[in-house]
Amino acid sequence: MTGNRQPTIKTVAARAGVGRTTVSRVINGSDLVSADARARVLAAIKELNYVPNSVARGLVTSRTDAVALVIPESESRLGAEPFFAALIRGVSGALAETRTQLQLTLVRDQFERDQLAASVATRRVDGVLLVSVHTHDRLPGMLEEMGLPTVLAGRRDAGEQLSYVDSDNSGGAAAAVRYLLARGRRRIATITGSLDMDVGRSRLAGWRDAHREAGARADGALAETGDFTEEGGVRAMRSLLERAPDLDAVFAASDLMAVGALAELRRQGRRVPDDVAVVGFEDSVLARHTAPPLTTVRQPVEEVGRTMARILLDITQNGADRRQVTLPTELVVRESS
Amino acid sequence: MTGNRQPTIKTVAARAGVGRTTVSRVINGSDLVSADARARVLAAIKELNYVPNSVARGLVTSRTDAVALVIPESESRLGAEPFFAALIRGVSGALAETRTQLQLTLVRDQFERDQLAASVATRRVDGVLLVSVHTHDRLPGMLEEMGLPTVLAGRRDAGEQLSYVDSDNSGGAAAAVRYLLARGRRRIATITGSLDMDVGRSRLAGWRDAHREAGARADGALAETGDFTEEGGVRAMRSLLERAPDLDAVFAASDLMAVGALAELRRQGRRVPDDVAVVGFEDSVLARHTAPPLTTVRQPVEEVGRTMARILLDITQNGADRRQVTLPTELVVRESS
DNA sequence: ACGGACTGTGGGAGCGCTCCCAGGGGGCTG
DNA sequence: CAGCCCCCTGGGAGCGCTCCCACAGTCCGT
Repeated sequence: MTGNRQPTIKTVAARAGVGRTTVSRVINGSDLVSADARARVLAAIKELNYVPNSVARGLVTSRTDAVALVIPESESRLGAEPFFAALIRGVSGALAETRTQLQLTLVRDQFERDQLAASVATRRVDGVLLVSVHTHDRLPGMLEEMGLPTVLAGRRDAGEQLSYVDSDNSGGAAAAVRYLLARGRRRIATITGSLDMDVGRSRLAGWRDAHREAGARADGALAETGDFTEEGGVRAMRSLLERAPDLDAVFAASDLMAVGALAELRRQGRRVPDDVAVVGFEDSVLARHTAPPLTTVRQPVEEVGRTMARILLDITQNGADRRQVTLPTELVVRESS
Repeated sequence: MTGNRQPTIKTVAARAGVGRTTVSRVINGSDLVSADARARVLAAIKELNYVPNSVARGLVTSRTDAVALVIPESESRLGAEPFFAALIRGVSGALAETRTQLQLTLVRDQFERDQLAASVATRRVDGVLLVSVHTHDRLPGMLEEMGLPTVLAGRRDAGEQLSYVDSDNSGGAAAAVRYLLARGRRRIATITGSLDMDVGRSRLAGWRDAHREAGARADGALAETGDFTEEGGVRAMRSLLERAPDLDAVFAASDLMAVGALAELRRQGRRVPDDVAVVGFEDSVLARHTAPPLTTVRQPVEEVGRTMARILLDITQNGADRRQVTLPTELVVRESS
């Protein structure tokens, strides 16, 4: 059906009347080729419609020009799509500049996650981008041990040694709380993210920091653990209202949880922002579509993706060292506060 | 840093005291291996922590066990994320069953799209999944011509020859309109999708069909072309209200456009559903979060992705023929109608 | 005038794997 | 007991490419 098989470097060499090596040099942009030879090779390539076989190249160079992006499937659902879409856009954009391919791996469960290390060892990718790492995750360490450069989205803890790109979680949270305090709110509750992730702990820390700065006390009864889901936001809001009916603001560690909180507040007849101000974290599309529109801490998700990819490429292509980057966040004020 | 290099099939063979071929047979599950030899090989593999190099294998088998999913970047934005997230989940799930890798390619513009054919010719993937094909798209044809199996999400037109998986667009649209008619609506407008895509035309056709069935006339003035975006929905709704202020229902060919329509209706003081009923298409997360929650035609996006992957694998692995599949849709009634 | 450096070139080897084929044993048949 | 088949086995070849190295030619400087 395909007629003749694909031309190889040998075919091109024969056609151009040169050796394989010269063709290879032209393809790889070496300047140790005479203008004449180069022209003949380029002509032959064009005539034959030749495209180098990247698998063969990969075998000898032991580089694949592909990186893996690993995403836990459970977290690609539940309204977290915009986050991953933006991240992918950032990663993909940076990779496109260097013709690096993106291999997307959705991991369903812990078993698959363990398998992953092995599968990645089949040398299909030059490096790995890892999202949603939990504090006691073994995978990042395993990957680095196998000699596979790894960049995390978010660190495992404050002492993270591997490369990572993170948003300024504590700073962003503190900014949100400072703003609420400045607007006269005095009983500012928080719905935290999962506390087995640094992002959860850091945003909680920001809530505390801002209180401390202002000489106020962060009342422990005003902090309720959520899990980054909408349903978690509902539950946490309900507990908070029981425990501290006098609260006048809630800082939720994610937009999704803020949406849950809004729903529960409405159900209990609290007006937003009149009775209770609500602030989220992320500034996803969601935030613009809630009623009322959500004040939130914007994190530069696409930029996080782009930076992760750039760091990884810098390591795989230029042998750069590990790098840790924290990107600034920004408070976006809407009508919920 | 990595210490010793990765073990190869030769290392394993030596360790197990067998030949390379025997190791290869064990790995590939051939049954022409004695129980004894198999056991020794498996032990050696475990001890050495050996993982076959899939690049080397790919070179000789000329299979890569990877498929590409190509998504236009412009359409991965703007609230269309849930669609792609679901599609990717479906694809990824089906691929995981056969250990096939997913290469995600976001295409920014027409130039990149043209380049794609070449890049794909570097033989990094065994097949291609294509999303959002326009009617006069040349890419699908080019890919098939290169001998690369291709499966489309949605057909280019009613006479599509390539493999595709589609939702029942005209049927779903017709069901929506029938429902509106049954509820006593008489002036049912429609906001169409892009008409250079079959999905846009088919949903429009469904709107017409349902009218014809009912012996009603589909008034041309009640159809306005949108482009699947929220902003497009706003504009179309505005034109419709000018042209046909007496309309009492709108069928939008996407949830996103329905969201735009809702906003414009609210702005103009029309009550939904009292004055105007609104129905969308897709049943994305959006639909549950609008005010009022959106009646919509659910399309099984994840199932579309899964089916696409299965068809492609069936072609690349079993040499199956092209296949066209249309999956049923379902009307989900909420409060906007 | 001659050695040396430097440019351009191409063949050999080998990346790690699979597949072809030749071959050695054991069990069965006649 | 010879002959045959069938099961299992392993070495050679080669997938398409890059890299090492050897080599021819040119241009210097002394």
